Amino acid sequence: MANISDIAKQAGVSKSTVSRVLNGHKHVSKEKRRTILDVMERLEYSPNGNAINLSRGKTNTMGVLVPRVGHPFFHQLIEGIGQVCMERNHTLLVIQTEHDSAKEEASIQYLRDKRIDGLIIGAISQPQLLETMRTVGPVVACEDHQDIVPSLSFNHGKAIIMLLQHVEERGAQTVGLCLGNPDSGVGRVRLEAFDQYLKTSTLRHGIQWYADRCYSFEDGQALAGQLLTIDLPDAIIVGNDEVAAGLIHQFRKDGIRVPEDIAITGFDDVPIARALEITTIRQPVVMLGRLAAEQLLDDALNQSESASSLLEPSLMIRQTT
Amino acid sequence: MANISDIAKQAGVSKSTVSRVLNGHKHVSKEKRRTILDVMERLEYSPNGNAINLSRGKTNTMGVLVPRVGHPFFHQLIEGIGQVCMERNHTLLVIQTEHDSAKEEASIQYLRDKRIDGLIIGAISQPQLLETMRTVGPVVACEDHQDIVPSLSFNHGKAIIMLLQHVEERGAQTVGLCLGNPDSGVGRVRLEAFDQYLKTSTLRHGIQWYADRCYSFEDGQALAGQLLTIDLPDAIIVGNDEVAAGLIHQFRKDGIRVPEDIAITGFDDVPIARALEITTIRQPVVMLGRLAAEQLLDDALNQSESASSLLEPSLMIRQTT
DNA sequence: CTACAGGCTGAAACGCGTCCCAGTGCAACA
DNA sequence: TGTTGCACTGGGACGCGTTTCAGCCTGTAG
Repeated sequence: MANISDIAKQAGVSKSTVSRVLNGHKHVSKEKRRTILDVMERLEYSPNGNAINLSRGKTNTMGVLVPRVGHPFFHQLIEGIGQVCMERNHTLLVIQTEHDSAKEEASIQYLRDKRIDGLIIGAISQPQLLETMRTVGPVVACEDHQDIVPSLSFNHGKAIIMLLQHVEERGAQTVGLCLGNPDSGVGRVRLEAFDQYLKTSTLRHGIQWYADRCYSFEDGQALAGQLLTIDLPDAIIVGNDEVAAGLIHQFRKDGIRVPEDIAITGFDDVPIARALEITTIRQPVVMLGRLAAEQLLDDALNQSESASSLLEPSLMIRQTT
Repeated sequence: MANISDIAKQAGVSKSTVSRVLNGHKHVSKEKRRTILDVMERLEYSPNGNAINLSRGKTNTMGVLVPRVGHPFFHQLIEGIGQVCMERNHTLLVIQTEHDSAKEEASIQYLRDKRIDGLIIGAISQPQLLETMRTVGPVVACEDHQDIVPSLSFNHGKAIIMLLQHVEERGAQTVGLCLGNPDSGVGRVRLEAFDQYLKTSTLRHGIQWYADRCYSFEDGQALAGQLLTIDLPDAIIVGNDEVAAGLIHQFRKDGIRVPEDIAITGFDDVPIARALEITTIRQPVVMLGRLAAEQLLDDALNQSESASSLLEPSLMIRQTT
């Protein structure tokens, strides 16, 4: 395949001039430009991206670190990031850790490595890595790690409180909690808000009504099975709509009425929540992805330190509470 | 930041030797290896990925071309591909076209460009581009384009026939069809199978019962609104569970009974189909992603031409038919 | 008719590893 | 002791653009 020197030779000019044409610099006579363009076309020339990356010291690529692409939160996030990448002529490298901490560490390598210009953290189970990441390149987290790296996230603590207030107003006296990864930033914030709220309220919680590492519809169904063997709480706060849906689905199959016997809330307001009329927290995740990507690009461009912020959640009251 | 020459200089050896250590080649004395490793650590050396890519002429990165990451089919596909990438030490570049044909064309550039070693086509609306892509680098399609590029896909035609047979057996005499992108490979195969089946059957279809470019729950809801203004068919085949869910949800809100008044089928068997007990086609999409990625890697490695194949769908009969 | 400005162009260094080839040195074998 | 062979090492070309700097040329102002 032809390279820039071939083009230069054939066109009777130097590499510099070809490069100028390639990058739309001025100071190239129209005849030479014409000739060079012709030769390029004839030889089906295409510049080597890796050479450009090496030479320029950047790749116009951003990375995103997620545990799993299939999770509704993360694929929405990726969609938003992808939109911005497309608009701003960047590409998107997806690093799926599957909660493997070695992979999380390895992802730092891409940054150090110069294979990506910046990294968006969808979720991370080892926040201590953030410190290192930040020193290596531009990073934006979509969890709340404000003290360490620029973060853009939903106010998960507030969301939990809104849900608890809501179920309490509806008369619940006991409440359960079901989370995803309790070690993630989100998990910890949610747990803390939950504990905090209970201290100032008459709502009661018990360890038998706590579950975590629930990610899917099936996990929700399984949890329903477990809960059925004990006394149900009046309400349960579930960290993910799909899990909530599985729970509701299985409960109803087993003759438990929702919300009469147990109120259930979800998180994210994905289609399944609308289909089952699940009371949930709406979080414009695609937008979060967009904002994070934009912030990352602006940072990288301007070298400016960016502010962190918390996006406000909204409560969607439907039929399961 | 330190580069390989700095390391070589500090360690009192040549770049070659450092490179050997870097790549785990033998024929390096343990003392030198030791010294080099020490220097690397001291200088916090990290090899420049772009230099490696340029030098080796490959990037250990595969691209995946999808219209939208948020679509259930595509995010499952990406998840599977991502798993394989992780296992085999590759990275995954996501190209989200949003059905923009210019973007589809541009994606060829990444391949030609050497920024990716191979490309997986999730869906493409301009199949004529495949011809070019194939000449540029390894490609595997997850739609049926067997005649042009290696393809791995579900037998969508057969799936449509299974659904039509099923609703016919349940007594339907008229049937509607709702697709996503009618120009995609999948869309065309489905449409053709649908038309073909109707020719040999007493099932009737009418243009008023056809819709396309429906992708989301909301699109399904909107479609329900439209259908309500005309006579309903006995059954409708919907190309996507989320759309089917929206349709069912809206119909039920408006007092239309499913399946009594209208039978509805979906596609993909995602959680929402289980939640609403939608009769659908199960397609192990994550597995498809894995297979496609593995095939691509094996191709790229062995330069071998790979076979295409059609994966068998299975019909999940539930409550909406 | 100078002089200076500004447009145009090329040489060469640079970014950074990889890898082939040509040794060097020492040990084992004849 | 001479030969063969293998472990180890370095030199330098190569992959391919980008960019800086110097220099040439032409037009215009003085």
